[in-house]
Amino acid sequence: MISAPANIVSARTRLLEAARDMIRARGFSATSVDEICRAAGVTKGAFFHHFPSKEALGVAAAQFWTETTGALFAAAPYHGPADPLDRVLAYIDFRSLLLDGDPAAFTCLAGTLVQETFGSSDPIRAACEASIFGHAATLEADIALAMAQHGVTGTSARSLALHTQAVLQGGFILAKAAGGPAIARESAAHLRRYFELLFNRE
Amino acid sequence: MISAPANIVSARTRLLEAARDMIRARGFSATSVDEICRAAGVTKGAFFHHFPSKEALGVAAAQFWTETTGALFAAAPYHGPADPLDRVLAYIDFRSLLLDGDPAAFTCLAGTLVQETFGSSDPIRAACEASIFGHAATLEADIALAMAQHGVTGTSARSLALHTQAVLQGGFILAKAAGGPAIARESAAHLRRYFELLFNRE
DNA sequence: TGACACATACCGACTAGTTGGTATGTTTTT
DNA sequence: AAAAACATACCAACTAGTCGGTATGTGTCA
Repeated sequence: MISAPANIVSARTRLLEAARDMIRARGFSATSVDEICRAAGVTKGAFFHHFPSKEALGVAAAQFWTETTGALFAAAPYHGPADPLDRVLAYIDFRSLLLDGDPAAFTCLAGTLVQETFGSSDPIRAACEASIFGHAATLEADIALAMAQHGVTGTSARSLALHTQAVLQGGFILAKAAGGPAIARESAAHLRRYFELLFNRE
Repeated sequence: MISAPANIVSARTRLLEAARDMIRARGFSATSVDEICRAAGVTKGAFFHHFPSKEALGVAAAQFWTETTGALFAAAPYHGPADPLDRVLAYIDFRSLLLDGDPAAFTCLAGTLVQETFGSSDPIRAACEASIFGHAATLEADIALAMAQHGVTGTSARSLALHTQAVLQGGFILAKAAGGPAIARESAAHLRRYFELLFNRE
């Protein structure tokens, strides 16, 4: 069983990459199937060979986003520190480092997509929920360890993990409104300070 | 010179209200001019009499949002407490109280709108920026007073005010993804705790 | 008072182009 | 040979926006 050669990207993947880039820049509704095909260098017949509908592409794009970002964060350097709280703070610093350049390049596909589709497509909404909440879940173990170690109570690791995502998603919106990532980085700094205060880290 | 009677809402206002509701539920691109007209009980000719383009309606809708929410927050009870920090905490509690029911009913028009349009329409983007940043500015005075009173340094009132907006906007996205406001309220609670810790409020 | 000029608000049929999706092929791979 | 991966041509519905026309004022001047 041999999969596609690494240097030749399949039409399906090219469509998903084009959709990912265009949806982040313009949103889902404003991105037409024809434009995605043109950007991917693929005909419409091929599009509907791989995806039964535009909605199905939306679901697949969210899942593709989950996979690619999952691999990125799994390989990221913030897992290095021995202390769990240090790992959580390193995660925030890593996310802050990514906030650079054009908002369309650093913002979250799932967050953008769910804003438009939460009321009109439950399959897309569910795929975005899985992406955001699934990523938050990867932080829970370290947060739980840090909470036990520092005796933090009054909340849960899950709640704190989801709060980090809320701060980041909100930063994306402010960055889009302001036309640059500076405010999003400030918000990430406030999130870091919250963790430092909550965990008594000087 | 007599203006329109208070009980008869003008066609222009009905269009803006319909647009506000539909954009919050489905997004800007997915909302057609025809649908807005139908919901407002107004013909297409009347629409283009009041707005030269759909983009102009987007700008007007953001400004209308700024005006109506501005009046709502100006009249809200959180300005009551004598202590500035209490007023800031009361603001967060007030925002948390609003997080109830259907996401389309409590989420921010400007945040939703700017996500889709930041790259394609600078007039709309600027109107959304003015709405979000203008609202944040109404918090700055109280935050600055509280910072001076409690000797808080290392950040600015403006930065903290914008962080509150980031947390709320991010909460909206998580609420849309999850299908309910519970997580958004938890995030608001974390924001409150951040202020309590930062200002040494037990 | 009444006639005329002008402005505002509105109507709904129409247009040029786009939309997601389909039907019917042809080529490539296994 | 057969199935998967495309390509081409096409369609009905919908898109934002236009256009000629109407109804109802409002101010001006004889």
